[in-house]
Amino acid sequence: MRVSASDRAVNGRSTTVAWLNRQTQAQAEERLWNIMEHNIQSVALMLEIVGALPPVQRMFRIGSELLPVYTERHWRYFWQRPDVRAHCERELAAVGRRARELDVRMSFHPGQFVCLASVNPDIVRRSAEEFEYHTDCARWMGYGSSWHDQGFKINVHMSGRLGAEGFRNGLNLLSPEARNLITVENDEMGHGLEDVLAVSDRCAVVLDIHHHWIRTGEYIQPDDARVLQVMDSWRGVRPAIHYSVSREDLLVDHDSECKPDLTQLLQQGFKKQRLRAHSDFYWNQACNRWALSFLPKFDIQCESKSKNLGSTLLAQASDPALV
DNA sequence: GAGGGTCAAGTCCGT
DNA sequence: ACGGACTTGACCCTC
Repeated sequence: MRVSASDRAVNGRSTTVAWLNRQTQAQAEERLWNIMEHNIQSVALMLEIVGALPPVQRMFRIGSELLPVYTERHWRYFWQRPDVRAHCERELAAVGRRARELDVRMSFHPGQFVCLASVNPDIVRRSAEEFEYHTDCARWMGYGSSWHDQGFKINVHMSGRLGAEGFRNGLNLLSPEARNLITVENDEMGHGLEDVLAVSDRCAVVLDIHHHWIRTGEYIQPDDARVLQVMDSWRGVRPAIHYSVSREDLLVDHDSECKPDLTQLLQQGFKKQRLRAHSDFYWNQACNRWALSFLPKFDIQCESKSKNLGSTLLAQASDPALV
């Protein structure tokens, strides 16, 4: 797909360690500076776009490549430079103020390399560092001194074989601001809803209703006791669910007015691994009605591949008056 | 300009 | 043991 100039302005830019290592130091630093300026501006622009949407859609995820190679051992020094930090502090503070003015809920979703429950202590240590990078950005934007201000969150999975106990240990390595912003999401495979609820006394829980379906075949309901426990974990802040659907090209003949039956699909030979893949759009109206039943209590964060279009169409389905 | 290979990092599943 | 998925693919380089 072609990327227009206006798309480039809202999309983040990035680079690679290999590329930076091939340049002179001055060239590499210039590139990092330019990317930093571009990416912060792109968040500011996205904020204006999202801030003009109806309230149910006023949220977005900031890419983890906002400040590339922040924790990479050869290049991290760049992000410790006082002039660089002063720039981030000034520009991101303005972004945070604007988000609060426009009532836009922002999130980070660190990569799969953040594994706070890993059996390898060095990976846990580096995961905490990577998490603190996101926390630095949040702090510059004015978040972290209180519990999920404006619904802000930095969401991770409970990655690692040590599970809930390992995750608790990982939390202890984090700064107070990080602990105010971290959320943990249930997985399809590794750690399900029961596992993340085991840390809900320390950490707000993001319920991914599609992951839970893949794992259990259950269409969990908003009045379920476990869902109430998820809500409690947010301590009064409006919680969020993640919503996605299995790829439309996989279930091409499926009735869009009928929720897929996991047991039946597995019997027909569909593999969980394939069913995990997210669709481009919210093609199943029955699933949409199910997801929208959470709307009174939860923000619904859309994980369809065509994010903005998907969420707009879903919002139209919820109430045409909203959009 | 198009298209294909590359990319810092962890974990788990399927073969 | 190893490739692939996860992941809001983007970027670089070659042709």
